[in-house]
Amino acid sequence: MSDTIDRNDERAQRILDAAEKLITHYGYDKTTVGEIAQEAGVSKGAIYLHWNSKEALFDALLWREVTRTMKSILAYVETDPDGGTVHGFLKGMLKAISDSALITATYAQDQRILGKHLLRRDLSLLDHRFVVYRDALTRLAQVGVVRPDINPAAVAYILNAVSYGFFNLPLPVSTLSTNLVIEVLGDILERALTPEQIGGVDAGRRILVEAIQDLVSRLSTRG
Amino acid sequence: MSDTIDRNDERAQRILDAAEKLITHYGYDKTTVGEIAQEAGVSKGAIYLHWNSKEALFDALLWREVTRTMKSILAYVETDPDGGTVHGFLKGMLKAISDSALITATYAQDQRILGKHLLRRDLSLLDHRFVVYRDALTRLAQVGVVRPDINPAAVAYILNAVSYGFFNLPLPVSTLSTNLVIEVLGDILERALTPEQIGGVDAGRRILVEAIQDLVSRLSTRG
DNA sequence: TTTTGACCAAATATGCATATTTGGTCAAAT
DNA sequence: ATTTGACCAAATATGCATATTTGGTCAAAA
Repeated sequence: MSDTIDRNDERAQRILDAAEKLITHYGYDKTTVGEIAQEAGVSKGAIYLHWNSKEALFDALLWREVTRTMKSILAYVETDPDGGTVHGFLKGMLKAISDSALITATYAQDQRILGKHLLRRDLSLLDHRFVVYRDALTRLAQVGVVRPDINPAAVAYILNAVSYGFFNLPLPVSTLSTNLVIEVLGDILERALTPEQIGGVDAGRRILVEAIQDLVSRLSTRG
Repeated sequence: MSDTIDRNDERAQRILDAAEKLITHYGYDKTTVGEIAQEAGVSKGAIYLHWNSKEALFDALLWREVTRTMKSILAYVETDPDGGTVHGFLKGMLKAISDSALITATYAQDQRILGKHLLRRDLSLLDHRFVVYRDALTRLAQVGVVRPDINPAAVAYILNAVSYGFFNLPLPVSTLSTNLVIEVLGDILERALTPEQIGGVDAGRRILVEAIQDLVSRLSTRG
């Protein structure tokens, strides 16, 4: 990871902040390195002291957002009472992703923001998520957090599908809020997946933490 | 609705069959009227005896598919034991839509198949579905088919979201089949939405039949 | 009366020269 | 040692003439 040449980390962060602001607003293709430099209050050359291409800068930005988001989900899983359950995990995940315009764009495969060629890479991300979810669900069933008779693969696919729809469909103009939808979705999953007597929620936390770490490591090694 | 000048209905159907085959394969933009004529075994002029533009032909094709699909869903709602429930309805709907490549493309907003400008119209379709679902869920709760404490708007949005994901996400290469996913999704919704003692399934059928008819009528009057 | 397919205007695609923008560099400034 | 911004090649955008395709028509054929 990281063809970054991090010397002055504070400045690097400032540049990433500027890039985030501009790219989430205008998109990768329409944002120039010069504009990022201007927004960050540095020269264009300074940017190339940190990364050796615009794409590397974007990768660094994406990576920062991924790790931030994953950390947020991890904190949710580890501290929330429902953090060890599937519905708790999904709630934490949807909330964390909603907080990051870039990660939201990644999930929504938003070409206007991510640029043309950068979409390709993220296609395999779906497969990664499916595998990680499926395996986690299998283990969660073994420790009694989810019903033993669910089909892990099918449920994993459905979790992906509903997440995809969530980030792609605009909310109808009504009293509906993002958080309300997330709560109701969590409620649906809780009722559908929880066994008569739930158990092993702490084991569930461990499983989900590992799943998140697994997903991150799969992202860090591009392929 | 229908600037069709239907004289010879058998031939019109044959032309629509040809158009369906070519458009679902090559897309609206890449399919020419001449090719449709050739595939249908008629002259190009003959097509314009039925419809006065390529777009009108496409509208007729789309409308045929919509009514077919809706009829299929109606039959499911009216005959299936679970037809009066939300999960039964969604199962019937997903299956019926999966049977039509064109309607699937509509749900997936597949620009390659639907062509450039035709996407615009269908954007309001999402709003229509949301309203119809929400109102149907409200009534279904009143007759005891779904739990009275659900949020109809949120659930309506989630049904749209999961359907959207279903038609947009490819199935992972595994033992997962379309029907299996539909069954598991139906199972999830059944567990999540069904009250302790369910009642009024026949009233539910009527509500859902009306909802479907409502949706069709909203589609027929474009706007 | 019904159907056809040659025909045409309009739209779309292609090729190409020119103009502009932009990612990336590096000698000079700090 | 660090940072800058003028500079440049490459990519992208623009304009335009030409070529091709295609939606739609209608006089003639069946």
